[in-house]
Amino acid sequence: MQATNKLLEKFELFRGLKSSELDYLCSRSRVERFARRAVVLQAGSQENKVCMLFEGRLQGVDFTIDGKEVGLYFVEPGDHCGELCVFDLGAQPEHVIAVNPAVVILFDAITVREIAVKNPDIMLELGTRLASRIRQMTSQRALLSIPSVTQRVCNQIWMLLQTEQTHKRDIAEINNLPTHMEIAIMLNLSRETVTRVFQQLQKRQIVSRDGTSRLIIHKSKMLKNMAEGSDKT
Amino acid sequence: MQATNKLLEKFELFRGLKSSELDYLCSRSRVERFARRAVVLQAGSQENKVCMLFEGRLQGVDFTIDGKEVGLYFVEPGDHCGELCVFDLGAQPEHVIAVNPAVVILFDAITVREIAVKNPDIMLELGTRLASRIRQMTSQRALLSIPSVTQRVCNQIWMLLQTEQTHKRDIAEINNLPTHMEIAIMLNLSRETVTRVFQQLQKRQIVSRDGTSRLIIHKSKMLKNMAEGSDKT
DNA sequence: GCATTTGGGTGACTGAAATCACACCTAATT
DNA sequence: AATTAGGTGTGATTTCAGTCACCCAAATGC
Repeated sequence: MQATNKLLEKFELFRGLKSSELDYLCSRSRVERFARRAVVLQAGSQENKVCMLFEGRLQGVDFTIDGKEVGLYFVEPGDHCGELCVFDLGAQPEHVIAVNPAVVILFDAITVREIAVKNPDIMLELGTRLASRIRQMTSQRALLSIPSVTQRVCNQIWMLLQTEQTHKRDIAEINNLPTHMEIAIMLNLSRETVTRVFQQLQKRQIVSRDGTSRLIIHKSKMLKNMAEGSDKT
Repeated sequence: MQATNKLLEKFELFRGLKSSELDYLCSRSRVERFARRAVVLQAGSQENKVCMLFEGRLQGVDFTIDGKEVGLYFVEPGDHCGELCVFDLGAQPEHVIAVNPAVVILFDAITVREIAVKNPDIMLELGTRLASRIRQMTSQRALLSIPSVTQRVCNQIWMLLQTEQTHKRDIAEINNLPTHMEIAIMLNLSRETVTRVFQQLQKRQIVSRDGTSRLIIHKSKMLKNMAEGSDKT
């Protein structure tokens, strides 16, 4: 199925395009549905697809040389991924999988590139996206060097909290809490260790769970303290 | 001191600029010298400087919340760093320090941006640089998840070998071998652990040192095997 | 409705890497 | 020539997160 102008207009990135350009993009687009755990972009693939997420949630993952999974980043609706190849036409470095059932629009990198060279704004926007990926990876990398696992997990929760868009009322909460296993692979920990840290936090009433995928942070100050290691206990 | 057109022409990035544009860049440039360990770019700084390396060697480093140093990437002559802010005008995420005495040319991000919006090629080139940083960070991230420290170190050596430009004759060698400490902070290991792995490799005659900063790889096949863990011993 | 899978919780055990505490070497520096 | 500092080499000790082995609950599939 192809995308429609209406659909593309929902994306920040395409604001300010002429409708003829939107038409062109549509004609070269493909809308696809992916089930949970399905592979959206394959690492090492030369297909050079850019992927705009309309609905659901994606995650970038990689695998070590010995087959261990590595969690890299999440993609939320309205955002996109796979833009690397718009610039360098190289292979996709990491896998992108759907962590929730997803609807995406796929383009060839070449197509996006054509549009981008004609519209410096789009080029700038794509570059900005890469820049923010680098920022995010840099801070995630810093997390990995924290020696205390408790601090590591608390910082990860803190980061997830920052990227949380829905700040309803003034309760701090994370709506799509990754599973313990998913957190573990982001932080180079074992699932059990993550569980134990969460147990600790719940026992001390710093956080609590609401259903399967929501985490409520009751004492965000305290959480921050633990994240920074300024907590004595 | 300001840069000259002649100097700027040495950089791939500025190929194809009109000489009037080069003049403009020169007028807004500053050439600076940095001693070993000096800070070239400060993390969190809003100065928004782009840094072209002419001579020497730089390293991007970050610090964890508890003050531990984290090694991110190296910058070799002809390359540049700090381009993030050309796109998003945000703060510099990581420190850049000189690991060897360095001569660099500094520009304001705004200046580079002006030139880039007029020259899609430069924009594309800058984006490509970001893309390759992401690729490099992704594979470095994968290293960190390897459970065996021997494999981790071997893979790091392997990566350093790949980025080695001077392939004189057919001897595999690394010319600017980072110190054990520097390797340790790149891989989340202690200095002693890195030393012990190197001892192992030297005892098995897989590598040997030549002076302080050169490493010769005698059995690159074997090294690759160990990196992949297909080595039985 | 039942069966299966997935995610979370917990204790016992263990091993591998961090830490500590040195000793040593070499290249600058005085 | 003597001194210092930065980098390396190596043992002894300790600690703490991984692994294994379970169990349980909730969600998902049939």
